[in-house]
Amino acid sequence: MPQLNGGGGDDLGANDELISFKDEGEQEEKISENSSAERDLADVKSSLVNESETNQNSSSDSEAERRPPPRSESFRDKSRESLEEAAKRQDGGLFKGPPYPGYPFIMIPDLTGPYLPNGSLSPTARTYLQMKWPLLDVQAGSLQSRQALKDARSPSPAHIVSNKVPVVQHPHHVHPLTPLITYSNEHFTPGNPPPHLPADVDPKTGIPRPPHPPDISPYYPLSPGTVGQIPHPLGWLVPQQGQPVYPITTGGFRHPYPTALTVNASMSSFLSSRFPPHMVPPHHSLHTTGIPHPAIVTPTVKQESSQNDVGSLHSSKHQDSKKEEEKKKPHIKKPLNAFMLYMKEMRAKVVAECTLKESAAINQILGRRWHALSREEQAKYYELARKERQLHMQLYPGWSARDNYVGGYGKKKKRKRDKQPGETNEHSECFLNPCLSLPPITDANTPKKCRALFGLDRQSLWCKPCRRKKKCVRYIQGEGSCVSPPSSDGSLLDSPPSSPNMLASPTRDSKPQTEQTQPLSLSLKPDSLVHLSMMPPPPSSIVLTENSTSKSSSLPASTCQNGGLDHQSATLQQSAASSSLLVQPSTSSLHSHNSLAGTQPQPLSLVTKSLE
DNA sequence: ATCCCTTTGAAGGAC
DNA sequence: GTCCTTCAAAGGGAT
Repeated sequence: MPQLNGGGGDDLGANDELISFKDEGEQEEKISENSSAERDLADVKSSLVNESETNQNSSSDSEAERRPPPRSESFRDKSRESLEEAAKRQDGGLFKGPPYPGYPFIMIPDLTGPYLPNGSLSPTARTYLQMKWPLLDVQAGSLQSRQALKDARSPSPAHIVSNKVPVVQHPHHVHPLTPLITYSNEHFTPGNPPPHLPADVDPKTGIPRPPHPPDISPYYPLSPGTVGQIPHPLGWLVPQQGQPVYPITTGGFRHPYPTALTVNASMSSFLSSRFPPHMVPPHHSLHTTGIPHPAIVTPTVKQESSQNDVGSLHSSKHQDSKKEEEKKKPHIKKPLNAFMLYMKEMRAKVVAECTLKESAAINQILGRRWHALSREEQAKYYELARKERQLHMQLYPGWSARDNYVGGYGKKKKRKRDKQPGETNEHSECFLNPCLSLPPITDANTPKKCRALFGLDRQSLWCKPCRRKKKCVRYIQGEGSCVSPPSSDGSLLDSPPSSPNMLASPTRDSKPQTEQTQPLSLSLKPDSLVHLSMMPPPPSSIVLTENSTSKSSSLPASTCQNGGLDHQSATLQQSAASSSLLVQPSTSSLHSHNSLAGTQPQPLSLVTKSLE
C-alpha cells in the first residue's frame, strides 16, 4: 500500500514505478519532460490517499528495495528456459511495433461505447473499455448514457441498474471470483463470443456466463442494502463525489461492484462462523443468489452446512465436527493487488495475442507490460487495488493475510521454499537483477566489479565510473545504484540516479518508446542484465537469432510480431538463467558465446543490424 | 492430484 | 526499519 500512502508515501507507488520505469530503460532526458506527469501522478495518488491509510505510511524507497528477489532459484532449467524464451518471444511480439502494437493501454473512457454499429467491438475501443475503471467511469449525471452503454453491452443489464439483485448474472453460480475485470477480458478479447450472444461462455466449462457489463466487477458481493450499510470503497464512483464516504444509494446507481455487493446466505454463514458477530459485516439484506463472495473459496461450503447439521445431530462427534469446521473455515482470499488486477484484465488479451498459454510465460509478459505502463495507468490499478483492499477490509474486518498462510486453510501446501541460504543462486540472481534489494552482485567475499565481471577486453560493458576508474556503480548497486545497460552507441547510458526522484520518469507518457529505443530497453530485469553482460556494443539495434536451440526452434516465434528484440532478451535471459555462466562471472565465460556454447549447445548468436 | 512456474504487490513475522 | 516469506491469479507442465 505504500504506493498510495499519503504525504511522503504518496509517491510510494511512484517510487516503485520509478524502478519499473527505470527498468524499462527510461533515460534521464525524459525525466524533466515528464516532471509534469509526475506531478499529475502525485496528484492522482494524493487523491487516492485514504483516511484509513494515512497511518500506514511507509517508505517507498524501502518498498522498492524490499521487493524480494524473483523466486527463480529453483533451476528447472528445461521448463524454465522454454518458458522464458517463449515468454520473451511472445512478449516481443507484443511489445514490438510502433510504440506498442496490441498494447494500447489508453485509458480513455469511451463513454460512447466501443461498439461498432453492427455490434462488433472497435479494435481500438476495445482497450478502452477494458479500462472501464471507476476512475474512468461515466461522469456523474450521465446515468442515461451509462444505461445506454450498458444496454449496448449487455443483453440484460437492466437488472443491475434496476437495483435488483443481479441473480441472473450468475445463473450457473459461476464463482464470483470471475476476474474482477472479467468484463473486459470476457467481452473484449479477440476471439470472444460475438457480442450478440446472450452470454459469454466459459472457455473451460463451456457454461454460458452471464453478461458482465464492463464496468461492473463481480467482486465483493453485497446486497444493495448492504451497500448502503457499508461505505462503498468505490464511492468515488458515485456522482456525489467529494464526500469522505460516498453513500451509495440503492437506486439507480450502478456501481462497479454490483454483484459484488451481494452477500449470499452461505457467505453470511461463513462470516458468522468465521468471525465474531460484531465482525461480520452487516448483511441484513442478503440475497439468496447463492453467489459466494468472490474472495471466499468455498469448496466445502455446502458440505460444511450439511455436515454441520449432521454434526449437530451427532453430539458425540461434536468436537470432531468442530475441528472440521475449523478446517472448513471459509478461505477468504487476499484482495488482489494492482498487478493482480492488471493481470486479470490483461491476461486474456495477452493470451489471445500470443500463442502462449502457459501462465508463467504470460505472466512474464504481463510483468513487463506492467512496467511499461504509464504511471497514470498504473495508478488506476493501484487505486482499484486500494479500493479492493478497503472493501475487503470492510467485509472482513477480522481477516488477516496470515489466515491464508499455510495451515490456516490447508488449501495450499507450503510452496516449495526458496533454496537454502547456502545453495542459492545469489550470484545469478543478483547479477540478473541488480536493482533488487539483494546483496551486491556478488558475495562480499568475491565482489565483482565491472573489471572483474567483464575483464579488460570488454571495457565497453563497464559502467561509466569503472571506465573512469571510479567507484563501480554495479558493485555498489547494493547501495542503491543500478547499472545501466549499454546504450545504443555502445556506451552505457547514464547510470540511473540513486535518487528516486530521478527515476520517477514515466516511460511512455510523453515519449513512447520507438522501435529504436525499445530494443535498448533499459530493463534492469534479468534479461537486460544479460544484455549488459553478453551484448557487444550494439550499433543501433541488435537482433538476436537463435541458431539451433531445440526449445526455441520448437516455439512458434512467428506468433510474435517481434521475433527480435524481446526474443533477444528471451534467449539471453534463457541463457543466463539456464547456465551458471553468470553465476560465476568469470571473464572468460562472459566473453563470448563460444564459451556459452561450451555449456550450452550454441543457444545464441548475435546478429546486429541497423534498423534503418 | 498436487505442485511448480512466473509476475508484482501487500501483508505479516522475525530480527 | 529491514528482510524474508507467503499469498493473491492463471493454466500449462511436471511430478
